[in-house]
Amino acid sequence: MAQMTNVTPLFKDMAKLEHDHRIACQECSLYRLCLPLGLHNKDLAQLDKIIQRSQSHKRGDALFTTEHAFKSLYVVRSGSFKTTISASNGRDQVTGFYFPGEFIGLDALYQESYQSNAKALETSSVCELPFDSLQELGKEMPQLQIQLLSRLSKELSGDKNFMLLLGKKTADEKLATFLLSFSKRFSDRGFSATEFQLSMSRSDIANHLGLAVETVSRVFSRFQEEGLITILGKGIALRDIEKIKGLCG
Amino acid sequence: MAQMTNVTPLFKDMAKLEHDHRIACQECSLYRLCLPLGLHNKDLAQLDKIIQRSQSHKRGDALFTTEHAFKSLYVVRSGSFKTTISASNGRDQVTGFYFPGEFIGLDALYQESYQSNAKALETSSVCELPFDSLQELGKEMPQLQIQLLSRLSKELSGDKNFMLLLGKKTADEKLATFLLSFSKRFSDRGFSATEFQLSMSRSDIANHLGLAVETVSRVFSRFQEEGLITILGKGIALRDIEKIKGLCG
DNA sequence: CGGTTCTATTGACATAGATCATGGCAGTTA
DNA sequence: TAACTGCCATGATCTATGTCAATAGAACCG
Repeated sequence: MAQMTNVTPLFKDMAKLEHDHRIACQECSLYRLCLPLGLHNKDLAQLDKIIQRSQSHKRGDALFTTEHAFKSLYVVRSGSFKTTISASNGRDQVTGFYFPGEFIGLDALYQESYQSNAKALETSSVCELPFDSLQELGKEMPQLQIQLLSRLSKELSGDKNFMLLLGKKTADEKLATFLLSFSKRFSDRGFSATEFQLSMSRSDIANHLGLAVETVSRVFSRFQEEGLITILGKGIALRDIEKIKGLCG
Repeated sequence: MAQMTNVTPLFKDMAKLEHDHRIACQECSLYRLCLPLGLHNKDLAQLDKIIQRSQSHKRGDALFTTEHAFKSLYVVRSGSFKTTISASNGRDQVTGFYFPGEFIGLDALYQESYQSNAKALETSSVCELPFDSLQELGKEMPQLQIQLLSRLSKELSGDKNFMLLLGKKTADEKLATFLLSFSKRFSDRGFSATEFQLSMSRSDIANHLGLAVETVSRVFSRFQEEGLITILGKGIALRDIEKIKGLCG
């Protein structure tokens, strides 16, 4: 539990990357999870050339907003981001959380304009893929296009499942599903599936799941009383994954 | 109002297509809205060759389910479809309604397996795009890949907006948004933006919007009392679009 | 055509979760 | 180290919408 209260960045390997902006796709520890998967070495080298590796973004920094001109897609390299869209009356919806290896901005392709706002949840960095270059490259590299399609399709599929959560699940089910989704994503990245730090506030979680902050607090507290989880601020330990799975609906 | 009670298919032009399965993309009245947009004639002819134009599907027929092996993407030619996903406990979520020119099955690409079930809401027909052929063709036709990406991105963007609806909107706002979305889609297809037939049941609408059937009935009735709409069974006439827009939140 | 079944409407009532209100705690600034 | 600020937890209350029930139309079928 000690490491849960520790403030080092969530993804320690990634933290190293933050300090070496030059690291190429070939040597990147995210390779397995990332866009280049399946590309030949020659193609990979070409892709590598167009990628711009950013300085790190601080907590709260906008990666882009709907006001910015569309220029690039982004892949998270370290840290985490949230995306939001706004209704006319000022209400916001958190439409997603993004971890290393995941794409941000795919919903912008259609109109070549950002449809959402992306904000860093902690000190984070990204690989920037200028869309023009990407499109040029895609013309000569069908495999790259296929990868892109696949990424889009994956996000689409995830969003459809999220509709089920928003439309049909109870508060308990929403939070159980949320916790397991994070557990899966952490473990896919080589981190503990049972102990992790949530980089977002309770209010971001609540907003994303279509709940009030108070409800999130209460359900977390109850889950803890029932021995399902242990909470320590932003740290979460899953104590009974099977029971949590049973709660997902 | 008379035509609203009339039972002829929703998209009359499309109804013609149903009876001529051979009509090529070039002559199709959906061209403007459909995948081939922007392709050169030569490319279009090639695409045309791989498209399989189906016999019509009856109301309730499954186009595919998660049980079927993934083989093709589909574009609606006439009529309409709904897609659903199921939670483990039997609850369903209607994840979308699909009209002529719209793609079904894009969320299957990622795992090359259908992630949802697609069902005809009325007598309908589709163009079937065998995925293998499409992928082959895509290798030589970057413009086709770009179109596909664009379609996926559009659906993704729509789904993000739908999250806002499910997560943040009241019953009134949900239904107002729903009505306007349909109005837009009908008018994009050359039909009245203010009078149309809903091909789906109240229960499908309710399910899609995360509401109970009874709530849908009540809100529709109230909207009618308030002079916003006129209802006649499945027929809807929008009487005050501006006011409805104001209700969308 | 009459009966059966499915779908929609409407009313009465119940409740999950929102809202309001308070207090504590952790992180930040001076 | 105090004072300030934002975040989180918890209790009390309220309400939008769900659930249950009864009825009425539509659509369907032999």
